[in-house]
Amino acid sequence: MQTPTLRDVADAAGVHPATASRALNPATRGLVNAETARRVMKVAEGLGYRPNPIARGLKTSKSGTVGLVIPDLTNPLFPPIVRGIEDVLEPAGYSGLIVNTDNDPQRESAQIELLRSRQVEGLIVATALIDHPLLARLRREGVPMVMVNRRPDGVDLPSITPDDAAGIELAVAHLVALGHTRIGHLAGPLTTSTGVARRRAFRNAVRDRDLDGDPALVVTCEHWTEESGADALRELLDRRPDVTAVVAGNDLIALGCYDVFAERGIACPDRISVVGFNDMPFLDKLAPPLTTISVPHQQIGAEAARMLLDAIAEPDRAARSVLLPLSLVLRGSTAPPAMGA
Amino acid sequence: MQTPTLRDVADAAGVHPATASRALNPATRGLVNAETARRVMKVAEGLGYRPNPIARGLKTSKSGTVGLVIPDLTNPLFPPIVRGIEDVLEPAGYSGLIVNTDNDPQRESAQIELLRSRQVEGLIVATALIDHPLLARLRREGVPMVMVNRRPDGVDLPSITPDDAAGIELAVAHLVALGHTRIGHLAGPLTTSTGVARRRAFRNAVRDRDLDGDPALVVTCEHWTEESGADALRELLDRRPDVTAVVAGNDLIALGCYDVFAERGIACPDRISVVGFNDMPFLDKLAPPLTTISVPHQQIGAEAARMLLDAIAEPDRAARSVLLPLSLVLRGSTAPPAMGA
DNA sequence: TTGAAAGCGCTAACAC
DNA sequence: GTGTTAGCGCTTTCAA
Repeated sequence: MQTPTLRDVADAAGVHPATASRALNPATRGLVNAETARRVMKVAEGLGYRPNPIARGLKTSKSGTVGLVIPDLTNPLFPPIVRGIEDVLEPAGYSGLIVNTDNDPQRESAQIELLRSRQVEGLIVATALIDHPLLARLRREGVPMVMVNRRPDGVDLPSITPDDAAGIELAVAHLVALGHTRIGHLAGPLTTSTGVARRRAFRNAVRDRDLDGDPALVVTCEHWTEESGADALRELLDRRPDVTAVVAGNDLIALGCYDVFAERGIACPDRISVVGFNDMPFLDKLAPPLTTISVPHQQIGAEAARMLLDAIAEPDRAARSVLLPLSLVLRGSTAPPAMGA
Repeated sequence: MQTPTLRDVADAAGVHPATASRALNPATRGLVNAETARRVMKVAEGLGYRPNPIARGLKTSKSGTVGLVIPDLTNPLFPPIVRGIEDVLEPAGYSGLIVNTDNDPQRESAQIELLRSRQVEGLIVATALIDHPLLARLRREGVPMVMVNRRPDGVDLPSITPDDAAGIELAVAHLVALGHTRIGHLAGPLTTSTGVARRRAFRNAVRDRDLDGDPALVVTCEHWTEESGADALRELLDRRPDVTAVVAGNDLIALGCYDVFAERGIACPDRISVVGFNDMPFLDKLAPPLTTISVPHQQIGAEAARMLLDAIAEPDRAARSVLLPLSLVLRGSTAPPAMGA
């Protein structure tokens, strides 16, 4: 036996399919005799009827799906975000279609095309490319969209991001409280809004506190990876061997620092302190456990999904942007500077 | 302007929609005059026509989607599997719909219902619940399905799993080569096929090598978590303080051991060696870096997707099960037993 | 309150 | 080789 259709239910209940449709849909149930409605619902239940959202979608041009555009699910940053998104989407009757772009603009366009052809009702975009004509086009075409982890540059789009500036403030304040004055920053790639924002915040924090503002103390990484982080730290150490603390652009970059520490026999935190950013899983198991800025990823995802659902419901509502507060997670990779350092 | 439909293309090309359909579909393009086909395609291109898979699906009753049932995307085990799946699905024109079950049977049923109502053409199931009437029902209803990371118990279903027995063999052989004879095992929950398989493999390995076969050396964890792993190790140490090496059911359990080492001041690997299982990311940054069994997760996902696509194409093909070979990743958490231990 | 009829966008017989 | 017709399963006018 095939899975029953609305017709089957209608026939079995002795009503017209249209009536069955009305009875089964909570929104239109009021239009139908309560008694009839009850009967139809019972029959549907008995037959194991499940509405076919494809057919419904064809009629209503609503697919009940939204697209999630992320760089790479394998990056530990994203699973909690996706989870947060799904947790909100599901009760709302929506499903998420995930695509990975690997931060390749071509792939990104292609994937977004794919999602659009699949009739997604909106997009949650978490890729980090800072500039994108595609964005403007989607915007113009009226595709509901929200950005995650990045501020839309120039385009008026809702976004939900961690408060990068506040996070960096937290990190610098902590190091200063420990007594550091020569603090370096390993910035993320400046092609990403996050990299830019954190670097700016770092510079401001240093300036506000009259710390050593030598530009040599800020090194920019090519990628958000351990390798880039390691390269950057090597460069920093070559330029300013007297640096006593480092604010890493994110945890991966901080992890790269650990490699350099091992390679050069540098004691952390005795000789150099490090602060990460994001609080990926298992950082507490490192030696030393990494002090870092904790970002509520799952909450970010949930909030993004809520905003997208809002945008779908009310396309004309003004774009609202949310900055989520962060916190410092104190662990073992930070300590007062070595005496005489 | 709305997104153009097949009709628009047909009108613009001066042909009937059916002809346009044939011209646009590579499979039926042969039925149409090459010249006409070219013209239609050009017009479609020019108009930015994208076929609507919902409408197509309604007609062909193919949704182009498959369901991915996983416990929790947030568990580092799954992202690479999902990525592997997506990488195979996408070029085949399929998309994956992910649901998280949190290993809650109720939620699992509900989520599978959801997927079915979304007309998925098949299911990739990676949840670990060992016994499930649902499975048999789906099987009966002819839903193409493949299991990942678990062997279907009793049901004749394709599955793709790491070769758990071989992995445990590798771990035990390594420890024995180092000189260990009193080796403990912290087994995963016996409600999971993986937990059972690894425990059995451990016992076999111990028996085959005439090692200490004291049942007290095997402790079962309640969950695949750090906490459970820590609890289990404490129990093991209480029962057999002379144990010199531990094979953990997976990396998370091994991580729990690290906590106990810290808590009790036990030197690893000097006093106790540990081997993990899975090779999650960043294990090389631990102190000591964790020796573990590497599982090709992404490959598992890719293989699973390929098998599902096959099953969808040829529903009657016999279920094939694949065991993927594993390898030992030697790092710092294993060493010869302390002298006199 | 319910039924009839049309149609969402596409494809598959079947005819020409 | 191409057009005609019908219909996938559902919702939504419109009329009764």
